Amino acid sequence: MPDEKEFLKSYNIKKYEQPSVAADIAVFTVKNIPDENYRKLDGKKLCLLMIRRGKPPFQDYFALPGGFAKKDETVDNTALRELFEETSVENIYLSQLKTTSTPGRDPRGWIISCGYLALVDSTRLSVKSGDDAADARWFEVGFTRLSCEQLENEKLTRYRLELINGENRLSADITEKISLGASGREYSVTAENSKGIAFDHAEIIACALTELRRKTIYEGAAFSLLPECFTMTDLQQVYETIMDVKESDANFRRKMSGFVQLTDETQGGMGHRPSKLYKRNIEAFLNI
Amino acid sequence: MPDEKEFLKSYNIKKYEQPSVAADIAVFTVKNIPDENYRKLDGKKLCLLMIRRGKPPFQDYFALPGGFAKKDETVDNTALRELFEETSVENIYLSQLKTTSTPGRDPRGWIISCGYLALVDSTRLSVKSGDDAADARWFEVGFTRLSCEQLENEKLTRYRLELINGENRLSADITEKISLGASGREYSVTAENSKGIAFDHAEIIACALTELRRKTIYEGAAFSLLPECFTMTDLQQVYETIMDVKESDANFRRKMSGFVQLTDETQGGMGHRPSKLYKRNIEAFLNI
DNA sequence: CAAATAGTGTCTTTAAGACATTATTAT
DNA sequence: ATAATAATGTCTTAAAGACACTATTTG
Repeated sequence: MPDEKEFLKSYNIKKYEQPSVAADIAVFTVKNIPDENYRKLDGKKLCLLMIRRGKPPFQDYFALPGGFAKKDETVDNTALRELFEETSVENIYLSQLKTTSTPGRDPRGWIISCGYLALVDSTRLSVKSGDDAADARWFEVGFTRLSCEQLENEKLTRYRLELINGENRLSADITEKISLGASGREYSVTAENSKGIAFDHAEIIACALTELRRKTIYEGAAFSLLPECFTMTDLQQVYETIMDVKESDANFRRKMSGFVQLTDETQGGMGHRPSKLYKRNIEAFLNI
Repeated sequence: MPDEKEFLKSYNIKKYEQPSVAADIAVFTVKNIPDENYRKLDGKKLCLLMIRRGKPPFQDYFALPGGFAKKDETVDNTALRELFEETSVENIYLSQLKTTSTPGRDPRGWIISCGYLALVDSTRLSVKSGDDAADARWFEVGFTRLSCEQLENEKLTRYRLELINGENRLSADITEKISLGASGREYSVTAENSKGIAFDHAEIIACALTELRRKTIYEGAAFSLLPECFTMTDLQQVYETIMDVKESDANFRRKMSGFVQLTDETQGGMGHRPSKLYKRNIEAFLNI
């Protein structure tokens, strides 16, 4: 195509103003919370990685890890690259959330953000990452439903987002709106009174939590937060922490039975009956 | 924050190379296909809007409608704006698909594409749109599953994408890959042998079709392709066209009974029992 | 009446939830 | 023995699928 070559030579993409594109990643992990009673099981907490900003804008606020996309890489790659720098974990689970581009969302200028959800098994995190002198910290996540208001054509659900790491307490009020117009079912999330959270990241976090819950129900995301071998109680605890519900043991085991496979190993040494270790049933996952 | 003002003044976002960002929209509608037999019902076909490119690159190929994001608008807005120009329909159903940024995907340079899924009830389309002398055309969509290969840790499903508008026949071979690594369940779509379809748009279309099917199952997307009032048979035909399956009448009605509401009106005048008209049950949709 | 679509009823299978019960371990 | 968790069993309810049947209209 000689015409095409000719055309491209004279084509100047720079004549229009261009945005910067960033990847912003909500990385979750589930950490064990030890119990003093030797007989009792550890608890579990959902945690989110946040980074203290060292310079303006939003200096000293906490932001999601992320960075600008470079030419000659995909934005997915930007996310993986930034993530590796922060957590030293490779082969991390990553999936796209929505792309946010509200004018004015970043005071530095026109910056479009691709949101990502990442899940890491906490046993794969080196002790130091997100815990050393650096400014990356794991925050315990609270995402409680406060109220639900059903109007004529829309439903408003309010949540309280709380992120806690020792002294540092971040928070925001989240409103999830489901509305039904002539054209169909619309879904939107907004954040207000964002405290200590930089940019519109509270909104992206809320979006990530909603997606994490959806993926937990429909795509077995809980398994991405566990090591290869796990007990049924581990799985149930992770499920319950993410979903913020309590399940009946018997029913939960039945519900999951198709997605797991018994191994030969067991986990004992605690003042009670030892538990069998399971791993994922690959076949089942491929056919979800 | 005087520091922040100071900082922003000296901040030059332009010192790094920047991409262009485009919205590419897969707009679907379901068209009636009349039957000569006066007694028989019309059939239905899923259709996709494509635009013939008037200049390089990919001159004379068909591409998804779309365009570049402008400063001071969201990319969602870019999509709605471009869509209105092509179809003259406002209040269209729109939702984000994935954002694609493979290097080299556009020969003009570094262009990141935000994919969108849009659904329009065909009765709201003016006769001329996509049908006049302009280069916008509605293509009948074929998306047939050819084979499914299950390997150790991955499953490959192959589809044939065919787009037909009279003389114009576009096609591509689609491979959907679900793989299960240590980190979790990954999903990807690729297109090969793309014939007559510009850029990587075959891939975006495949992605849109998969999302449309998911939304049809879980979010009642079929209703966005129907007018406010519809018969149960309309709904079932749309469902079957999208999903490429055949449902049993009785079971389908039962399955949908919670999502619809009977109206007083009926639709008669065809050599058989007249059918009742339904509309969506708003309450049910808000609580999906 | 015949052709065609509209709409209902019943039986079976499968999954989800409530709740009670038994099993095994370290101290 | 006891405290604690692990694991199974049973009954009920709700949804999904198979399939046979009845109802209504126009030419």
